[in-house]
Amino acid sequence: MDLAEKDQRIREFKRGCGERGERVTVQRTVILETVLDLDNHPSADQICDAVESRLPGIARTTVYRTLDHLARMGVITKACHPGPVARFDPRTEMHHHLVCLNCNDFIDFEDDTLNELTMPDTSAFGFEVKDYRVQLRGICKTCQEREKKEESI
Amino acid sequence: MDLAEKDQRIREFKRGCGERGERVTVQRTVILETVLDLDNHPSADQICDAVESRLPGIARTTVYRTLDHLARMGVITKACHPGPVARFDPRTEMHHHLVCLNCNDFIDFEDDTLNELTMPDTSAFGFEVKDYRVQLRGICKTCQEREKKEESI
DNA sequence: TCTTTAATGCTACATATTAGCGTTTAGAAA
DNA sequence: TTTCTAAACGCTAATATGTAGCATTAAAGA
Repeated sequence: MDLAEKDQRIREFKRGCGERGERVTVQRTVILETVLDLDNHPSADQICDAVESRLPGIARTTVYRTLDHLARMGVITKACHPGPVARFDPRTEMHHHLVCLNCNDFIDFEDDTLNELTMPDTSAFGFEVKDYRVQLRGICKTCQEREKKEESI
Repeated sequence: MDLAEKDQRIREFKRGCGERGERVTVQRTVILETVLDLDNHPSADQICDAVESRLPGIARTTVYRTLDHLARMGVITKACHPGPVARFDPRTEMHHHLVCLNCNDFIDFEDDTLNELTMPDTSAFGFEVKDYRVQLRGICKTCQEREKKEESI
């Protein structure tokens, strides 16, 4: 993510903390910066590793707690995916995903048409929709190639 | 799920096993039946509990392995959601989800318009799309009510 | 019925996440 | 700036959750 946007997001985070009477700590700030530098929907574990190199000795628990906190604030998001490990996404703006049904990997996907769906009525559920994501489910390139190889054996 | 559909799905499973040279075992069949009887996107753990009562002494490992197997066959699906635990979905046909950004719960949602999106071109990724799901992200009724209560304190 | 080997169940392990609690420190107040 | 206080941190330990390896069992074709 470019510097200007990072800065913007960090400011947003600090403002959010202020509004909620929560504290801006070194740990929180560094963790946020780290997530913003990662892509490919890092897991908490991957984020821990990356943070550790910037803030040696940071407690794992803190990273978990903070990620959850940032997600609740909406400064980052939790990614929706089929795997067994929570993954995070620095991107908060509208975008979509290709989800591989074989290896569970998922890839960012941009499409203007998908960005402009008219939202259906969810009032029957008392559910307040904020935004949406489309997941295109299928088989990724790597898995297709592996399947072909296995067939040819 | 009604009996006719369950039967249909179990037949589909047996056929699938035959085609792939895999075995139809009591465990697999009961696990599938169990998942088809559950809704609300059960976790492996919840499925274990439910299966245990039908097939006492079944190994946890078997349930995990079988769920993965069934998902790979496409007889059930893995649900895409923001939580840290794998969850499964007996439903394989097109439908969508309301995802609560606060409590991570997700709710089935039907909408004809959402069912008829034209799929964008994913060939640049070498990705073969099979179907898609739309996730409407927001705040569920329960969480809205809790927020209101907390504000009024 | 016999045979083969995929699938199960067991044990142990690896990974992921959360809880409880004493200590530190951000940020408001003096 | 210093003081104060509770929010946040770090530690430890516990709890899920998911997987690997291997001996045993049983599905399904001969």
